[in-house]
Amino acid sequence: MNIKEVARLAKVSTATVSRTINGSDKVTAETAQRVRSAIETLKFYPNTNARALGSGRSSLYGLIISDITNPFFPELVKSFEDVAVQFGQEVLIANTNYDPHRMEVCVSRMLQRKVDGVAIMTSEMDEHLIDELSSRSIPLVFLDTGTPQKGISNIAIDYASGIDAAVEHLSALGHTSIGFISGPMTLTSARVRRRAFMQSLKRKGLYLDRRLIEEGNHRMDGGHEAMIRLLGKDPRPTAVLTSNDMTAIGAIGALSEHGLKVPRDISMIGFDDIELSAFTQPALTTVRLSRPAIAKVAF
Amino acid sequence: MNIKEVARLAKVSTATVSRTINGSDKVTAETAQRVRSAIETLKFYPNTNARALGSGRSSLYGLIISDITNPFFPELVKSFEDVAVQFGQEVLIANTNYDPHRMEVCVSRMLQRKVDGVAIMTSEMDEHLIDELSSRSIPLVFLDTGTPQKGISNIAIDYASGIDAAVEHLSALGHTSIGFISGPMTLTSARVRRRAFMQSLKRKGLYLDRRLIEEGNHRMDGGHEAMIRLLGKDPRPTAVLTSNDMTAIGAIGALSEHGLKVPRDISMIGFDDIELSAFTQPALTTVRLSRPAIAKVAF
DNA sequence: GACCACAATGAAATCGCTTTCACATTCTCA
DNA sequence: TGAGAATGTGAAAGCGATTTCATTGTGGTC
Repeated sequence: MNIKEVARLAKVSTATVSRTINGSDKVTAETAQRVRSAIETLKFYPNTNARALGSGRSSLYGLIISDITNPFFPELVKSFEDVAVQFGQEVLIANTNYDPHRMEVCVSRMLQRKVDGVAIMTSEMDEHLIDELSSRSIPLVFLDTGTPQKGISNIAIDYASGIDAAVEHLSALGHTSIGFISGPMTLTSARVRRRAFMQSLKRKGLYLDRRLIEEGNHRMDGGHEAMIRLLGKDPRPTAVLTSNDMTAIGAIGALSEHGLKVPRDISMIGFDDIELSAFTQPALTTVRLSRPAIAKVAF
Repeated sequence: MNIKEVARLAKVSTATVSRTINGSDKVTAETAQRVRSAIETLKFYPNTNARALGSGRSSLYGLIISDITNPFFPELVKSFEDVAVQFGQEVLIANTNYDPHRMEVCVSRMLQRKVDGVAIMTSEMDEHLIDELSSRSIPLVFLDTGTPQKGISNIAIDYASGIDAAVEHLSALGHTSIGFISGPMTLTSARVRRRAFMQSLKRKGLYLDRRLIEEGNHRMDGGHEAMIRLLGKDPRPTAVLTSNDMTAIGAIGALSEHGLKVPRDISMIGFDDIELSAFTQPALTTVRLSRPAIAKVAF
């Protein structure tokens, strides 16, 4: 089953079939109709490989993420795919599993499939692999890493206003001693969030006690341990902001082990608004980082 | 950059380059080495589309799931991909979003990309779309739906032994009045789990009170409402088993609204072991349904 | 009525690889 | 030593689309 058979049945040339499929305006409505019904009859599906080969365009976009089981990503993937489908394009998803070698595999997959562009949503990134892509002039977009230049975009997230809102919220509840559990300091975005927190306190005229800032790792265990360290401080913070939701969930676990309750004993605000947040008891307060919006901008 | 340039640099024919890439044994080690270093020098990546077109094999396997944001799936996707990568194959992921129309789009994507096989991991399935695939003799594998026949496999899950273990566990704790919140009765797998529960009670010699079986929908809200109905029963169950974890999480939410605690007031056991289970306070007891194992078998 | 511009269509080249088949070597064994 | 088998390599024909360029037919203009 190929375009030739369709052409034969519709009594036209393969060129006309191709034009019809691609919605060219140089085909009579009548002819197009005949072709379309032939396609229908034969249940013909054009071969994407041949299409890409012939046209040079793959209509495929790469989406590189760290790990699909990291709750931050599924919604991002879904939104990205939704936008792509809307534009008649497709998405090639690649997990790096936080592994530099796998990252290499991912990039080579993108190259082999001749993607029309790549969105790199991981936090870690290898310079030379980027070159591999950009030297072939494949458009690239990063999430909060990498520096914009010709053919390379960077989505910069306004963490500050979200964190401001969180601090404002806590401050309105009467908290003056607010702790912060950051992400790993090796991560640009984690550093940005931390700084945003500090500046926010200043702007609100709240005292910034650096001892109440602990480093986590953006995972549950890091939040757990950091919270235990915070509990040892004197005075103890009455509210804690975390760099992401997983950290907050870990921290809440630590609190509950110490017989402390949220928000009775300590207030807690997360960041990201992953779907999980709804599953903690009570539901975690969190700053929404709209993944559909990120996906849309990236696409 | 294509195979011809590699051939020229290595001073061989394109056929030999192709053979080298595909690891044919009909190439001298020496020649192969020359070709490989030419590939290296030119940073050549073979065009997958041309490969698939020429050989007729895409090395691509389709994985159709309902919704990547449904916590059951990410781990399945990841495992499937891991196995595929191990075998040098690739995975094309498609979300149906529980939407029959999107399902159609998914199938047509699979067809257009000439996948070598499709794993359908959704619970709902359209007969005629299946035909579209199987009539082109594309190997299919289902997860607990569909009937095995030539070219079509079905992974049947042994829910019974897991549910047996759960009932055993509760019974050992002294529970005799055990409730069950099922999935939607329209779903084969939900019906199977429900029946397994009833048979398990019988085998254990426990009294089966049908009023303690409520129907949910495999989502949080269904679990929530079903639990509220169970709480209205007299006598109230002292333990509840649910058809999946999301249901259990919803049920726990309902309990906590009524000032009841798990496991102090009511014991609860979920099913699936999604990663979320670890996030409830306390961690949800659940029956593990190994997604890596499913992925492996499916592949 | 002749000429031209334009619209619709078809023939054939092309995309980059795989694979068949033919060919030239080299090896094996009587 | 020579015939035949085995081995490594190359030329060229696909694979199934797209796209360029040529061709045909149509209507409009003077």
